[in-house]
Amino acid sequence: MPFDAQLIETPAAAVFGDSRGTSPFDGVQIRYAREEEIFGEGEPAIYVYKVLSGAVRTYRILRDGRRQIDEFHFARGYFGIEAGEEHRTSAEAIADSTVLIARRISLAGLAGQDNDIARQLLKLTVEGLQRTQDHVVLLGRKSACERVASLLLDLSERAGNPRTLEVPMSRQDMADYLGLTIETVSRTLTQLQVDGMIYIPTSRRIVLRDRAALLDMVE
Amino acid sequence: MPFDAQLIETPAAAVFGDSRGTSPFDGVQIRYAREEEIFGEGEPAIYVYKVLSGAVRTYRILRDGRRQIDEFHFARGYFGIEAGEEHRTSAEAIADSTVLIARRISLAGLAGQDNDIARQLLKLTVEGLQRTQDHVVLLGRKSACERVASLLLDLSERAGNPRTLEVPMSRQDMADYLGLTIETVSRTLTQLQVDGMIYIPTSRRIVLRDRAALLDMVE
DNA sequence: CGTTAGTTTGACCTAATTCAAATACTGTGG
DNA sequence: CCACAGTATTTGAATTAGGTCAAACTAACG
Repeated sequence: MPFDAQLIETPAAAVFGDSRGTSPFDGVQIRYAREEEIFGEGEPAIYVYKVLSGAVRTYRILRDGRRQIDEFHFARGYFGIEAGEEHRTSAEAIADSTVLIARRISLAGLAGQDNDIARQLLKLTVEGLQRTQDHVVLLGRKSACERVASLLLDLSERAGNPRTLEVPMSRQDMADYLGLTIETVSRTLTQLQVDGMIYIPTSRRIVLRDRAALLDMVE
Repeated sequence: MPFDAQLIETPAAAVFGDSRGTSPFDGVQIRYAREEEIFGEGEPAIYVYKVLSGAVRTYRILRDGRRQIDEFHFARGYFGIEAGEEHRTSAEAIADSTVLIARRISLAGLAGQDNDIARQLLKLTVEGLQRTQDHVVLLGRKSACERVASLLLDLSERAGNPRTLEVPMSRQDMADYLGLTIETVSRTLTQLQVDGMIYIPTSRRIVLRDRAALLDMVE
């Protein structure tokens, strides 16, 4: 069995959460500047992370430099929870960000605990899996236009459905999340604006003028 | 919180596994014929599943019929483990298959258990997440040729690295897993054969003639 | 303000799709 | 065991969505 004693990372929700402290490293708060690396692919996974403010991207890079962004993480989101001993992705701050860091707990450590911790960790992992499954459908079967619309709606939803999105990531980040190029993302946004579905007062601010039409487009 | 009491499905490994029976429904064995549906998207997730023999696909369908296969499941693989009350994917037998079925256990049921069960379930979920993350990179950033080579190597690895693959799925299944069309899959396979990397004695049998070259291609 | 990086737009190109047809397989009934 | 019908696969030709390369524009920052 490839997974064993050290299978499980710190159960972030439990550790970060309420009153239940389990290690001297609980809840160390760290600030990262825009574009700063938080951890790199292949590094030992010593900590788990929770975004307090700002935004983080996790991604993987192919040999020749192609980048695929796995997920964007915003306030209250967890990242860096790995199965094995190493991080399988890299993580960087998209904007200046505050991140809560806790030392992971090994499975051995977990064993003696209230299994609420395992349940919390499972919940986080399952949520991540479901988001990733949606991402697979987007990348495998959606057009550029549908992909961009999906992202805009997702960003809006995660921010509490504001009509005006403050977009923290660059066009390149969007492209690398959506499996497109920066030019296609830009052209598609322009087209959505021409069609009256969105309005782009500045490149980092996007107004969803017709949410119904956008929703209709993403399925 | 969207997830709660019924968050967790039957911990399949524990229920299916060794000696630990927890419900009268443990380990019911069912045969499915080729192309038979096992469950449908949106149906209540009452059971969890383990492949004993054969092959299963889980997939999602967009409004207009586009299909994205999420994952192929072979002997010893688990599927149908969901977070919520409903299946988020559909599942069908690719070939005649035997499947072990167990009633899921709610979180409430899990709470009283040895938390080994939660750990097993977490392990399964994490493995699934990692596979799905690889799938995201494949769909987002790899060429048709790289995608096909990745699939062949993955199938081989999961079967214990045989040189000759007995491929249970159709070209259409491959296409819907790889985010390509059936024609592109076929052409790409032909090209890999022309290049000497594989040999295709029959459409459902593929010999990996140059594993190193294939590996080199997928990164 | 000028420099630099990020974004948009334009023109052209190509990988993959689409549409269409040929070929090869599978299973069934005679 | 063979012929046939139906399905799956392969191949071909034409099209296109999205990519590439290049230049113009815009905005942030020292």
